[in-house]
Amino acid sequence: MEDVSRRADTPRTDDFETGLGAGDGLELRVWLRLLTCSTLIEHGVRHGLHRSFETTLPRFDVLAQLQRAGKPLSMGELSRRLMVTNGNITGLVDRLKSEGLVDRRRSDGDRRVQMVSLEPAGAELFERMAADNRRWVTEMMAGLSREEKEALFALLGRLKSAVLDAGAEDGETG
Amino acid sequence: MEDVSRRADTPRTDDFETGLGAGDGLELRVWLRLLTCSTLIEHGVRHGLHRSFETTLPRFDVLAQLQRAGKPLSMGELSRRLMVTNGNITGLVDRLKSEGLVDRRRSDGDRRVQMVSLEPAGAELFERMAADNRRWVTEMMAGLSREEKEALFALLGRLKSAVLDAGAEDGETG
DNA sequence: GATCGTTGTTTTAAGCATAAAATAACTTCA
DNA sequence: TGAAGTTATTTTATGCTTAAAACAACGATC
Repeated sequence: MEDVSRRADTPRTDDFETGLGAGDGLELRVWLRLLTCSTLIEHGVRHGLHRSFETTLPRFDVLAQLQRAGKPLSMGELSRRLMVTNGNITGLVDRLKSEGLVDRRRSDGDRRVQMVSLEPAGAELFERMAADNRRWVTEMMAGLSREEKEALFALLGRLKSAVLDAGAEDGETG
Repeated sequence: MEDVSRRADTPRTDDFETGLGAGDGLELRVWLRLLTCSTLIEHGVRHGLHRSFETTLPRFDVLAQLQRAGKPLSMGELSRRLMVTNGNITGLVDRLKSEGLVDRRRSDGDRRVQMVSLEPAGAELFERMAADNRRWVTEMMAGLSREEKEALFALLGRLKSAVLDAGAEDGETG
């Protein structure tokens, strides 16, 4: 087991800003570059989780939400926080439960609701994964200065607000 | 058929920066915010493609790459540009071909290679989708000034370089 | 206290995505 | 020229994801 520097069928993450060129709208170029960055980092994290923990990003995300909340969360709450559909959470929690990382039980007050909680094994595993995750992400951004990261953080905050505002209009105006 | 303002099981895209708080590393906060923005915009685009064209983002991406290239691309080239695994492309192109949007034929020079080309129907459909896509993205970023978008574009370029550089080291140093 | 609309979750069917192994064609070089 | 290694693609097994429909429990109102 040496020199496994390139895995069998890993997608090569080269420099392709998929889709459009310089003549196109600024918004589109921002979006494509954003997507590229997001995909690149996601690949790094997913690869690390797979290699070091034999697990996946969605599973990690569920544990992260539970850890962060510090209390049990309902299926619907997980769905909202992870921004995925309800049906998705069902299978994800099924698998995590079968691995003994979370528990799921029906709420006392509302019998429709399923409350999901972190098991000790899940909390322990999450801590180890989170430490590595932080390291990977930090390394990937090592080429940026603190000022750049702060500026990026701020601008992404603005973008997030903008997108949320734009989406909110859909629901309101008839 | 009226007042279908909220679909059955669409994930609500609220304001959750999934996972960590103010005390955490700046890199992690940048990454989570980046992921949130990316997911929000992706939801908007996917929803539009589904509603207006009964199609999906990966299909759109393949057509976009072919259109942008202006020439047939091999399966492997598509895989690299879309940053997905080879096996993924196989099924995607299968479906697009069965819909008459692309063609696939074995290369003359190298009989291993499959060249994928845009069919007229694919090109026509892509133009219509691209126009709407641009509109959606522009609307989602309407809350940002031109300066903000330019600054964001530049910083994302820096981030992209940083991540690519960090990844390149893995393969080199033994 | 039955009915109507709503909310929380699961199910279903299809498609997307990965990693790893398999297949097939190419290249090299002895 | 033929064995060994490389490259392009597909296959396989598994898991993630969506949209839509189904189901089940709640809440209000009459």
